[in-house]
Amino acid sequence: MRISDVLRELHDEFPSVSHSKLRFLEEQGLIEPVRTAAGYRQYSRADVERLRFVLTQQRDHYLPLRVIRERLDELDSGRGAPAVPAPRAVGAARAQAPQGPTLDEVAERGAVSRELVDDLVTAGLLRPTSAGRLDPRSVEVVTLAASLAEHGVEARHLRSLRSSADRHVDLVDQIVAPLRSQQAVSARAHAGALAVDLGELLARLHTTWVRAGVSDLAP
Amino acid sequence: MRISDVLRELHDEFPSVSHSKLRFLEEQGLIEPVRTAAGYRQYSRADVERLRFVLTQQRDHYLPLRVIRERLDELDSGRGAPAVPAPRAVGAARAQAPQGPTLDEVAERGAVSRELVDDLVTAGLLRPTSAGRLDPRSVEVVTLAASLAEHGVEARHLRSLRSSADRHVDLVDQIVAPLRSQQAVSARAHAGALAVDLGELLARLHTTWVRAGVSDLAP
DNA sequence: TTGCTCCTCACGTCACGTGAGGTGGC
DNA sequence: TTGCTCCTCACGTCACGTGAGGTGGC
Repeated sequence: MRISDVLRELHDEFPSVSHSKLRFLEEQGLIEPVRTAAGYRQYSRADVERLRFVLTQQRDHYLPLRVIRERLDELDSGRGAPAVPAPRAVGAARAQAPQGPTLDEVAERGAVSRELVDDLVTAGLLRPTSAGRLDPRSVEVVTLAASLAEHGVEARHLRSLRSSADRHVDLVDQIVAPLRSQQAVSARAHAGALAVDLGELLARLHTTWVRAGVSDLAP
Repeated sequence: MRISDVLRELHDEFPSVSHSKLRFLEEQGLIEPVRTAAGYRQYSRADVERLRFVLTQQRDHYLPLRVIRERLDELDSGRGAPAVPAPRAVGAARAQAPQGPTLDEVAERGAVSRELVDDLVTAGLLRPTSAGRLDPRSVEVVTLAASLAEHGVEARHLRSLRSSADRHVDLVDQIVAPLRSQQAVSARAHAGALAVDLGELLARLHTTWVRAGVSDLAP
């Protein structure tokens, strides 16, 4: 894959990734794609998985690159579990891109057990398609669920969280519905952007209330 | 007030504020405290309100400092509404610090109408103490609610958001309760830190689900 | 041949943090 | 007198972004 292919594939899950960011990660020694005779970067499947690992650690755990590099080094030297998967058949990988990850892939990328993923599916917290594919954000869901599980929060505890999130999405849906049903393409595009903005505002309001509530728990 | 007093007062609402950050904001021309003969910075009430404005804009609207400075300049030159309040009696201000802001102060700092604040109180979304004081985070709540109101989301729509946040705080409460009831001071301190961490994880999980949901609304 | 993609290298930027070395206030 | 707080100034850091100027691929 060339650099633009990588950017396209990662864009859904990591919208902020850029050409200069990939170059920077390379300069910092986090990835090392091979080069063509002319100097073009050629990313393998394994490189893309490695990038996904780096970007996930940044986003979900706010780790600085220095720490992420150390973890990668440990994994490379075989002292840890192989959380960064080996390259797989290119054919299967190509078919997967537009469909979202499988349950196994989510477990792998989130470095969690397959059992946890199954538990989350059983509890209705992850919802695979009939083809067994999940939303790309499921990786974030499983890493957060794993952290919560360490403190004794189980999947069943999280059901009310999921259903309240569903209700808030419904609220957004009702508000943008009139726009979405219009015929003009611009109106429908605006409906999409508005939905994202409203969702963000609702999520932040919820976050603010939770923060205020928990800080009152232990003054 | 000296610099350490300012840091102490702002710490609850903005935990990440530091000495070097205040110096940096001064260097960038966002505030200009007067100096004592010996060169010590002396912050007035107006300076602290101005800082609160800057930090709120950063946190709630992700604005870069350059843009915040331009807004402040506009306000200073009187071309906009005086969103940065004039200095008030020091006596009243000193009494307010440990108690949280009043309804009027929240309206002022959030640059929203007093009517909106009253609506939020009526709907049970803001809960003043018997002394009429609110949580410092209420400023963030009202600015978010104002943005939502612009898109037709009213206070009554937000009730389920508030009650679901309450339930998630209850969940955290149940989990840390055993720790909090212990006698050792270290266990109680740990309970507080754990509550904050768990709240953060729950809030991020909720945010992830809302984001995934709204992005499905308009593909 | 012609866009388009990709390359390097140098420099810029944004928001601070760190530490040395020194002075002020109670 | 003695900690403690505060000061400046220079430099470092983290994670990129922005061009200029040039080459490769279909």
